[in-house]
Amino acid sequence: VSRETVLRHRNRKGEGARLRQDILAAAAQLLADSGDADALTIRAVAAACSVTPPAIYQHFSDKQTLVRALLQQQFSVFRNVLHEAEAGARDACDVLRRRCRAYVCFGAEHPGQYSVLFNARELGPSSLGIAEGEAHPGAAAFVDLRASVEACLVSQGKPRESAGLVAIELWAFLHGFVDLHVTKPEMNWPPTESTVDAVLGHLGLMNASPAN
Amino acid sequence: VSRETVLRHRNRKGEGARLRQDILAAAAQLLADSGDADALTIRAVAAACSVTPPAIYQHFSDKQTLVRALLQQQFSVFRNVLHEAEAGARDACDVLRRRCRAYVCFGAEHPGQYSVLFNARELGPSSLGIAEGEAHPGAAAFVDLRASVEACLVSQGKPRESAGLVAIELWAFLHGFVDLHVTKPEMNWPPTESTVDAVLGHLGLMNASPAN
DNA sequence: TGTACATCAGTGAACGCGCGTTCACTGATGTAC
DNA sequence: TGTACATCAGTGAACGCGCGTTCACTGATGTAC
Repeated sequence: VSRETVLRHRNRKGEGARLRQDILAAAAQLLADSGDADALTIRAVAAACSVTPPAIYQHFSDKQTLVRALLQQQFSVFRNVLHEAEAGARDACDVLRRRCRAYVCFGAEHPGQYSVLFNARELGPSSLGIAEGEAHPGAAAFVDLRASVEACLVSQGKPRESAGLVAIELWAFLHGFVDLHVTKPEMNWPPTESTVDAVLGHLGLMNASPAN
Repeated sequence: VSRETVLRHRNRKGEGARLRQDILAAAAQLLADSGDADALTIRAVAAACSVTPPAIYQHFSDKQTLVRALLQQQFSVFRNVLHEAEAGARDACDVLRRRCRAYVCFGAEHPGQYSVLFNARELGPSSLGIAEGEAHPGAAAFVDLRASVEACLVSQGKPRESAGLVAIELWAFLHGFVDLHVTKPEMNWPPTESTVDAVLGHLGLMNASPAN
């Protein structure tokens, strides 16, 4: 916990706001290192950026506010990762496949981040203090997925009306696959790429072109 | 928390073992009432069966031991629920469909139990002190699912070799669907029965017979 | 150019809480004589 | 049949821990005159 003895220099007078970024970065690093959303405590975050716990409260009024800010930032990271994974895709179905693979990879490689993004229970939407009509910060991620499914269906001449249901099916699979992978690493799982491809095939979301 | 003032009579001399069953029952009830695996604390369990915390330790050497016992019991309940759901099935595919519907229903109606069964993270297999070669108590549940998938495939003249992969796909969907339902209740989800049926159809696990 | 001062970026100590767990104990109850 | 005693099923108080959060403070730094 004192693994990072970054002899920290106190920020100059007008520059207190820098700590805010440091806090969010340290929180993200904490999730990455521990792989566990429960490790995300005010005290651990403070220690991770070489500051005492009360310093946090100059930038976030309470833990919930910090977690919400972190959530926003991490969802943006997550969406970017999926978007960048599209690069070089041949067609709409290839886009979708790349996104799905990237989704599973992200979850497997960043279980802490993924967990705080999608597994949040007591940190969940309602208890996160998100207002009634307000959108969940992760809603945009699902909208992206749905749009990609729809584009893939349309490109194959299939009805776009089924996109909603198929997107739910696909999301449930992706989420369950990541979650089971992380919570049950002792099982011998089939390769993720081929499993994702198999599901896309079953859902009618793979192109006929055989190129891998 | 003192909602149940069951003026408890201390067990007679040879009958101390009765408390063990009361503890497990109270723990299960606690999961049912709270719907949250985090509510499962030694102190809450003790209070729920009108006993002081140290009394727990006459029957379980520590919390991990209690959770393991509860896990065994709850997995048995879960398997029974799925088995009983088979009653009246017309064929192997109908068996599978009934099991899948029951799976999702169980998860949605008993989020606390489901969570302790399948979401356990820090309570997870490795940290639960399950020995290296030892089977996870939930492994039998997956074996059941796989067998049901295989029977369904065979009944349709499809190769049984694909059962393993298809069972993984199906499990990931079922688990993800339950987990997303529980953690994101504010989303407007499509009806569970038709969604489960749609997935079974996509995976080639539905009979052609149109009867619902 | 020099100095008094307001402000800013944090610190250090403490709070109350619930947790798992321990320890010495108590009072009822069955049993041996 | 009556009594002493060992045992059993718990109790009550306390421990150390990490948590989120609060409060009064301190020392460096930019600014006004």
